[in-house]
Amino acid sequence: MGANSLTLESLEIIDAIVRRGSFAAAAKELGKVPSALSYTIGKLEERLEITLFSRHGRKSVLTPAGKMLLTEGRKLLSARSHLEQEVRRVATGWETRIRIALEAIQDCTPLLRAIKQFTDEHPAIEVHLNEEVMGGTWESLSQDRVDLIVGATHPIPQSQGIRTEPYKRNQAVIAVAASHPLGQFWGKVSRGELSKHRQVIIHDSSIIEVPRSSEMYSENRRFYVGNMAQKIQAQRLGIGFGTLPYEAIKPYLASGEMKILEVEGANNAFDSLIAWKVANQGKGLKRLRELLLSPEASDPQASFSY
Amino acid sequence: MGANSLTLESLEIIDAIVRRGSFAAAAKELGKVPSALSYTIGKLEERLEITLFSRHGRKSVLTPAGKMLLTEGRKLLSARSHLEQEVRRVATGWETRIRIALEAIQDCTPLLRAIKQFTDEHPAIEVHLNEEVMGGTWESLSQDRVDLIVGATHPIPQSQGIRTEPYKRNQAVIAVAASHPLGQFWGKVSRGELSKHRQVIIHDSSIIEVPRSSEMYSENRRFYVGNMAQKIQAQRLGIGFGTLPYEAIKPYLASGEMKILEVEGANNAFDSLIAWKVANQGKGLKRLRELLLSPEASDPQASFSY
DNA sequence: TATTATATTCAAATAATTTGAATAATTATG
DNA sequence: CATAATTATTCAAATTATTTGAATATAATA
Repeated sequence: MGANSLTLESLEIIDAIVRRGSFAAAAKELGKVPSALSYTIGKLEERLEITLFSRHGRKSVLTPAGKMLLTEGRKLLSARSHLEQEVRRVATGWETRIRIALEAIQDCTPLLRAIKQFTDEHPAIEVHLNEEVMGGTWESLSQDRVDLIVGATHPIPQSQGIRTEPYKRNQAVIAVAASHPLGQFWGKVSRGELSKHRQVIIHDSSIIEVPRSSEMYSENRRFYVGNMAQKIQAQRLGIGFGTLPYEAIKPYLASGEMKILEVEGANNAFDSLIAWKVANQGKGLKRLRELLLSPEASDPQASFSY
Repeated sequence: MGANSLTLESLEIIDAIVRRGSFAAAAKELGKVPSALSYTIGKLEERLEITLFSRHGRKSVLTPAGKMLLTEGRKLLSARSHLEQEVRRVATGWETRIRIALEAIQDCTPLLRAIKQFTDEHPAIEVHLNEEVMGGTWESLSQDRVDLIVGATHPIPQSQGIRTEPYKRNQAVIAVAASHPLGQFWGKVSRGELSKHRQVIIHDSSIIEVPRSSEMYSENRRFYVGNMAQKIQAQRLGIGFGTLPYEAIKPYLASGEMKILEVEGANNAFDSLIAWKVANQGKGLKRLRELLLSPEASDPQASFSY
């Protein structure tokens, strides 16, 4: 039973096999030949004295031990690539990759404009952009899944080592399709009336943290969508009501397709933030923040888009 | 700049070099020859495009990047050996984590006593305990969110692969605060009378399955609470009536703060169960069940608590 | 200054991995 | 139900990676 026989390469192989569903497909992905994978897995199983795949003929399925090795091993793999990144950053001062999460309520064009400028300046730096929602946005930062979050909303989670900077003022409104029953109301709509109708909600991408559903009108039926673009279209089609960024639905308001509902305590403007970890001293991150907060980035000429 | 060129072996080598103070000494420790270490380090530096050791003649010292690689890399190394160890435990039938849901009506002390014994025997196994209610308890098991449910009540959902074992006999009573209007009745209380008052209900933690509200007196107003402790306090304060475990409110009955209502078809004793998945053959789970059902665990000395 | 210990380089030796063909087992397909 | 198509494994051969030990250079030590 050899100690420390588990290599990262064998973890990569197990990961690929499970992701692709077969040794053959994994081999193709890894630029190898299936027998090479058999060899590596066989060797690992032999040295660990543990069966990782239970072979049912040509179909191999992970044993419980294998399953556990994979889930934990994936963390090890991502820790490795994260460490490589950090080492490069310490060595050069510049990161090789910057990961950004954009809060779903935000227009992506100002950010994309800043990224465009940034990638022109630094062609060697990879930029990853993802959309996150509510708690998920903050969580992605605190769990180090991203380096910068853009357009996140209050409350700021009281987590050590997070720095914030104001980003922009947002205007959120509760809106429905003009054809929706709620669209027939004149004047104020009570919350009681709202609760009779279906609410469209973006599924909070947060996995572990406390739910921070800021806009839950309890009791009523809900419809969950995956991102803001879907939410807007769902509401435009009259599936339900919900809070939307004013800027995003302006065209539909102008065309009369959608209507703003007057609800007490809603439709307020609020401030959004950008945030990052103090520990992250990357020059690329710093430059990107500058570009993002510079006046040119927030040029309001173009149309709203996700 | 090859990605993922950092191997655990090279980390072991760097670690040994720094611990031993020289390539030569490290080579001796690792059963290799110094030039082999030079080769590995050289290759890593080349693929990372980063100098890890700054060579001052025959003395090599870590660069800042190298230092950071070592401190973080050591964590990777220990994570690897920890993972290997855990995989071995799983392979031999011992799980690394056992998740338990306790039905809210149950006193938690017998379970905690069993868990205490269990964690003493198996310090490496993590135990997670949650309180669930009604359908939520069964659901957490059938959805594999927990490995064992304790004190669940009939009916047993007809789901394949669930094994049960009798746990204990419970006595549930409908009770109110002595100051509550219903507390003024003498003798039997009709269901019609009950329905004029507010009922305190623990919010069913079930998400998808059919509501199994075994105790719904329709029509009447309700007050929802999150757990049994809140429910008892709510009823003690006279907010409403509801079914409570007899053992839990004994002190309040004795002090005259609360009163049992005589309602036809209510206040019965019933049997509760523990349940798990047949597929789950974990040795830890088996042992925990033994401890839980052994006579010592159900020692009725201590007071009731949640 | 001479001595000793050390890291590196290099060609040769060795070990590890990869390959491709053969085989056996299984699933998909007509 | 038989046939074709996939698939994982095994094995010997080929290839690649690593290790070795000698040669060399460098710096610390006596």
